[in-house]
Amino acid sequence: MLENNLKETLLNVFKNDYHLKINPELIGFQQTRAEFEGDLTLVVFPFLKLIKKNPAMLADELGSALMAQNPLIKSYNVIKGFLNLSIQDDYWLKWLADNLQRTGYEQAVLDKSTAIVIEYSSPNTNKPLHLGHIRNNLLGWSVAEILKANGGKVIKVNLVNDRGIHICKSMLAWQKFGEGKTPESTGIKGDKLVGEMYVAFDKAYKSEQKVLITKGYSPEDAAKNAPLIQEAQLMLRQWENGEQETRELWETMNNWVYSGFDVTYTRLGIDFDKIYYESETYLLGKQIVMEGLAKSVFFKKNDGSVWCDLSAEGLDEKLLLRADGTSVYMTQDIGTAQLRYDDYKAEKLIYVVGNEQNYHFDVLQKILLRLEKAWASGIEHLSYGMVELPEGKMKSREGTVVDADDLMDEMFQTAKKMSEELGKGADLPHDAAEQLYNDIGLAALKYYMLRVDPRKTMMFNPAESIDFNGNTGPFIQYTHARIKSVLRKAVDNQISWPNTVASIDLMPKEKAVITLLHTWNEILRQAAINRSPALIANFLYELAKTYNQFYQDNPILRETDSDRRCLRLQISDLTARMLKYAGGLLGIQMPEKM
RNA sequence: GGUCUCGUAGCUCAGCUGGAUAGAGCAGCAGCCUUCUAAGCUGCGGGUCGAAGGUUCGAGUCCUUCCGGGAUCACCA
Repeated sequence: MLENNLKETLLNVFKNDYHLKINPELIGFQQTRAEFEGDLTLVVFPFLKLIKKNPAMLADELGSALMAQNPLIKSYNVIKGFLNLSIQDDYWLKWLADNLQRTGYEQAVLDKSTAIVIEYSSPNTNKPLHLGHIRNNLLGWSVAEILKANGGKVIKVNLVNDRGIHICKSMLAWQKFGEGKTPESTGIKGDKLVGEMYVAFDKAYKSEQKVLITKGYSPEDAAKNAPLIQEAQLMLRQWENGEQETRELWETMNNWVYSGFDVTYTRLGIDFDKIYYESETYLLGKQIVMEGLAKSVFFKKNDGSVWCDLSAEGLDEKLLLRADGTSVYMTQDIGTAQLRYDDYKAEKLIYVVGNEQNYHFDVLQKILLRLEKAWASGIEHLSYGMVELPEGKMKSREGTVVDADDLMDEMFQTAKKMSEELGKGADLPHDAAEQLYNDIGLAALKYYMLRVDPRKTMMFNPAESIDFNGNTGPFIQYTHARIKSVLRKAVDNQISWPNTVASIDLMPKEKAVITLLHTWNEILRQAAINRSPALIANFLYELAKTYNQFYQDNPILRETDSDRRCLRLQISDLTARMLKYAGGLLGIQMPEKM
């Protein structure tokens, strides 16, 4: 690697010329800013404490020593304490040709001997997927792909929350108000139908509470004593006791939901290696809690409920089993964590879950460590920010949720409309055109969601629909399609671009594209370390923009010098490949034409 | 109230473990298609990086305090 090569030379210079052993960590090269001449910049200020000289003088000495000892350096200049190094054009030309021979742009920086399990999506079966899930799904899937691209052994898992009081609410509502409706009989997507039942429950439950309050109940008592909630609680106990009728209804309704979810996942381009169901893991959770109780890690209160006291660690007491013996969220997560570890012996268990659950995961890890599960130190909560609407957080009760399917439909329609306005895609057969609109709409959505730092709360304004111009997914796709068009024309005209290294001087915009492509490995590495697809998204945008600037100013096929024409085709080819590869890590398809 | 987190242009966001004159896109204005895809390119206007201190040769970035927004501290998941 270029920077390591220069670093080594620099270390030798320090050793031989200054008799200093410098900590390699102290040496950091950065990209030279566009307004200065050079490719890489060394900031010399950190060395001034060790070598008492003025910055400009030291920079100059280092520059001339480096140039004498490393043939990669073409020239250097010094501005204040900044040493700007220019690299030989040959280096860039050779790098370009070498990389055109690769088939993929992954790298092996992670240890393949142990697995990384990453959980994302984690839906409840009582509500359809919404905008928040979209961020979660895209983020989890993309981080998994990024880790794989760095050589990691990654297992993508989903944890379906398929049991609990909330599920019973939908079931009960279906029995009472469902009129025997099924997805088949109504044509309603399964997850949507069950979601409607959940809403129906909530509505009826609220009106029951109102009636009780007029009878003199306090709001709290009304909430507890409404017949519907008591029936739902009864149903949960029946479910936990394995009562057949309840179990059958539960299974039927959950299957409706799963087939609905599958449609959404497939359309989003999301997949999993393994799906866990809480109904299959909560018993293990209970068992572990009972073991912990036996070992006095936990304690029992007078009413029979089981708790963990974390006050010594600055947290509160945490409930693990209710007085009636039913399990809570934490119980289930203890079970699934154990099962997951047993299945894969993973060194890392990454949970892609919203930052509103920071406390929960803090507690989960502490409890598992108390239980002396050493692997729990590998638990990592990839805590992403919420998606907010202009009026604030999405609230399903207030009907301010943005439904995932609806949003994808909208993106498709917008892509179709824009393409038609621009007179594009008209020559394609119907199916291919539909596919293209879908790819473009999804690219706009995915890029929009993933370009933001995962940890930050982001804003989504449905009224100002997602852009297709500027810093967007379609812009990147367009750049790819544009390059492919040029390459096709080259082939049509029997112009080839072999992986040869000509000896020519690079022009500024040619070099700008190559040096940007050259940063890919570091970008990919940082994206993995920071678990941040946003870094890939930024790279894609920079690359597309820089290429378009190059394209605007430099003829490719009309270039008469054959060596230079070949070089420009090489640059175009590698840019297209890199756009496709890096875009793939975000789940963005790169059309050949658009 | 405790803990955590965010605050950068009218809006949405970049700004890598502190480095040169803080960057994009959108929106606004003005240009560029008889030449490789104009979903593109070029230019203009728009900022006391929430505020005040501090550390440093150097702070949007680190520390402290304050102001403002959000999350959480549930026998909901």
